[in-house]
Amino acid sequence: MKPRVRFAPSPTGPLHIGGVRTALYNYLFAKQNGGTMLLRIEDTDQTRFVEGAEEYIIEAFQWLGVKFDEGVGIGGNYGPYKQSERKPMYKQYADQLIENGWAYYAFDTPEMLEQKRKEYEAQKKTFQYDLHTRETMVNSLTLSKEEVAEKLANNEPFVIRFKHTPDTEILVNDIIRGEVRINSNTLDDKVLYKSDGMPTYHLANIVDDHLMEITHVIRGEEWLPSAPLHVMLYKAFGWEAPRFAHLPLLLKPDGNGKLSKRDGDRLGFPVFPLQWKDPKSGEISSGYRESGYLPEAVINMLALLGWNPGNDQEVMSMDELIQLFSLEKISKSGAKFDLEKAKWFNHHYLQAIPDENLAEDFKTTLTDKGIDVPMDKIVKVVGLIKERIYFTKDLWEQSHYFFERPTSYDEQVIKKRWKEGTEGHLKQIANILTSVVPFEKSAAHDKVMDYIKGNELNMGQIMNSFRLTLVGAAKGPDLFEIIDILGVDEVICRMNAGIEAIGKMAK
RNA sequence: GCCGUGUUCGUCUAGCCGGCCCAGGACGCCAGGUUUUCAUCCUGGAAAUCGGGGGUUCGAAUCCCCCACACGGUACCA
Repeated sequence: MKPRVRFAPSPTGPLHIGGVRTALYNYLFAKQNGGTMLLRIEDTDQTRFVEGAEEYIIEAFQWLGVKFDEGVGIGGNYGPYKQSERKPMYKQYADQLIENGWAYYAFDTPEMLEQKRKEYEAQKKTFQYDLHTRETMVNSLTLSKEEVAEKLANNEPFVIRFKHTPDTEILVNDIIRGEVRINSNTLDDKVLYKSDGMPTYHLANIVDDHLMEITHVIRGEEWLPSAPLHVMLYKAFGWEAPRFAHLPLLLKPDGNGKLSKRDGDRLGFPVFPLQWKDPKSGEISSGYRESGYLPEAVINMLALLGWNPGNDQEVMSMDELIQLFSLEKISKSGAKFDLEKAKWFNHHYLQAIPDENLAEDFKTTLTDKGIDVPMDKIVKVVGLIKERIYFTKDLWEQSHYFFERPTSYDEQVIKKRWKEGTEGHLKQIANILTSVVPFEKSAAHDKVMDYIKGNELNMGQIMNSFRLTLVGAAKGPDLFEIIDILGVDEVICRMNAGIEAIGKMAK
């Protein structure tokens, strides 16, 4: 049987990178097995709905190359895929549970529950609505049939709670964690159906997974504690439960605990795939895309946070990941996010992008700075600089001297390299360069080398001084490559300007 | 508090149906090499008494027990 999996986020804000990984694992698993991956929006909590979150989620996966086969924004035979649009169908399932004795009405108001919790807290205990306390509460278990009917007829607010059977061992068979057992006595009677007529996550999730014929539930570890309830719900409905796989959490880079939006702000790295502007506060959270990350790098980095193919291979394309992925090899413990490794992946994948494409991108940056240069020059520069950048946004910093003259000269380098006779030698070198007609970089290189050797000069000293006049610092690729791109006229011009400016500084 | 899950280099991890592991790889770090410089790149190195303590065994990171710590859950949130 082909697996059917789902990613089911709540539209309560931008999609967290941990959620992206969950979706990725679902996707890899589905694709590997020729299965179906669907996107379901779980918007049962109307109070937490955030404008634009749904669109954000869809756009994020588009950018990352995680493709859904079915669901919100795509369609399919199991729709609607948004729980708010499925609202009318949940009540009958809750009713069914009541009829079969698996659930009951509860009329306790939020205020009454709050009061109970306080009472318990005062005795240093924690109140739990469960099989020990439900007999003391206002519900269809303690009220007479008539009373319940009357309350319902009067439209008194109610919730429907699951009724755990006493002293039952519930077994959750998890692909990653093995068998997890829990006694029903410790579980609370979770609300399945809220007083606003919406199901809670637990009910909606199970009903939808069943109706949508989900075969594997791959989700974050934070759901493990409610897995026993879910297992019981399947049992109560008489449905076959899907297989579960609870993923380890993504942890913050320093200290312990779940990776949160705040950690990103604090440590200066994105926690979200795309930039997000909060519609209410206007607060902006950075995204991987806007920070210059390539989707391939984000995918590769994320895939390895909690999973590995079992050998030493670390660089993998989406297709390779699909080939190699397995739920069984997912680790059990949480993984700390590592910014350095993310950068390294980005550098790696950047090298595979054709110069022309990077140049296209870079051209807009240059245009923004009021620099207008021919495309072929940009392509050449990019080709020369590419290997030393980690993000496309580094291009400018690493290559600005190709497009603008130095405005300052590194004083450390002057101190170390600029000597008594430097000026004269540079003038000689300028003459040599002009004598190479037409200009040819290897010929120019040979001639300059001859000059340096013929006069028994210190190569590092002369060449770095030379570089200083062109670049303003002791950095950058091969000097003759730079000269080739700048053109001899520009080079001579910069040399003269440099000699004059540095000559003054050296005194 | 209660329930659950987890614990191998700084980080991600391999190994976990016992011996090939005085623990392997990657990122980062350090050193050397390449280069006229910086970066890249290449080579090498340091880095985990396998959370702690008990067992079992000829032999344990690997099996068993106890403890500690961390994390997650404990909402009419997902």
